[in-house]
Amino acid sequence: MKPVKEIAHTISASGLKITPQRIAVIQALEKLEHPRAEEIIREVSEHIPGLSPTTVYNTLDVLVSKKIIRKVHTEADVMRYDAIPDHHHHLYCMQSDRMDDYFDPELDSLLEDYFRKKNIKGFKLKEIKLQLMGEFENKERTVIEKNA
Amino acid sequence: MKPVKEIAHTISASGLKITPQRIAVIQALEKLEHPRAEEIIREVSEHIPGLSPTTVYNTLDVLVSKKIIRKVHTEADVMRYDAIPDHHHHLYCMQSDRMDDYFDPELDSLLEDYFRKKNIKGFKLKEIKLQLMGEFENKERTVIEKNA
DNA sequence: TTTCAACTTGTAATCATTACAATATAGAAA
DNA sequence: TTTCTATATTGTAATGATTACAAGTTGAAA
Repeated sequence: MKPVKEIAHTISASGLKITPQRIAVIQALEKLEHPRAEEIIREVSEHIPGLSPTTVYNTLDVLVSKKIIRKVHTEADVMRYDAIPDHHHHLYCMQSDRMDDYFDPELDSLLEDYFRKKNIKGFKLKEIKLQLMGEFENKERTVIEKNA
Repeated sequence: MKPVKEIAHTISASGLKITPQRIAVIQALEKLEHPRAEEIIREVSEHIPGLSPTTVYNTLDVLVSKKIIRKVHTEADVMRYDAIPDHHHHLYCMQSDRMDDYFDPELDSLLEDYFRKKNIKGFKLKEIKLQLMGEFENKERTVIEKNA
């Protein structure tokens, strides 16, 4: 896990104040796998008793707006968050709602080349996101139950 | 727009009963561009007075489960629906929340080739969805043609 | 250390979606 | 065509994630 000092620096560099809540939220984002807000609230509450859900929602919004974290979308309708701002894609399984990050620079440059040649009429492309749908072959990662 | 007869046949072929509500929902899906449920409700209500929102939600769920339509996800948190079940991708502008369909068989086979060679460990890939993020250069909706 | 904008908190509101129970209807069977 | 019943629709009320708001607290600049 990233040292607190580094997290604090990231927060500060975006012109935000460093607060225990913000640090804890970012740590939770790193610890958990694409958590939904509710999971983050649960996790952070263990470190900061009396934490308000509102704070977590606010914090997530602020961090997203500063591009420190990202929102991710799955087929399940709840929002999820992602600590990793580097360019990556997602492996997603509809059955289990499990999602893993997928890094593939080779694929990225392939796509960049493709779209450099092939212009889309009337559209200025800025970012390519892939969602790779399928099934995971082992159960290793704990599946988060919808209404557990 | 597709003739009612064809729509009715599609519904029936999935073992569902043909109802005015279901036909109207599918027609609305074809008329509107990636509408959210609320837009569908508004549109269908004009043809079927006294329509219950619940019916639309139910109908959408059923049609999705029968793969007659699809759910689509955008950065805005509301669910959207898509009448076109053929494989396609999406052009999406975060500022305006506008979304267009994007067909590109050449790209699809490029990606298929790529992933045929490159196996993802522990993951059985079934479908690739691209979300192309960027900006539309004009306000009128462009119909994306085969080789745009 | 003081000061104050920025941050957090808690309650209440919102709003898309869902549960449920009563009623109506499509379409198979007679 | 009429009957019958599983399937659909409806309306109301509930849910649950998220947001608004107002009051209190705190990080950090001076």
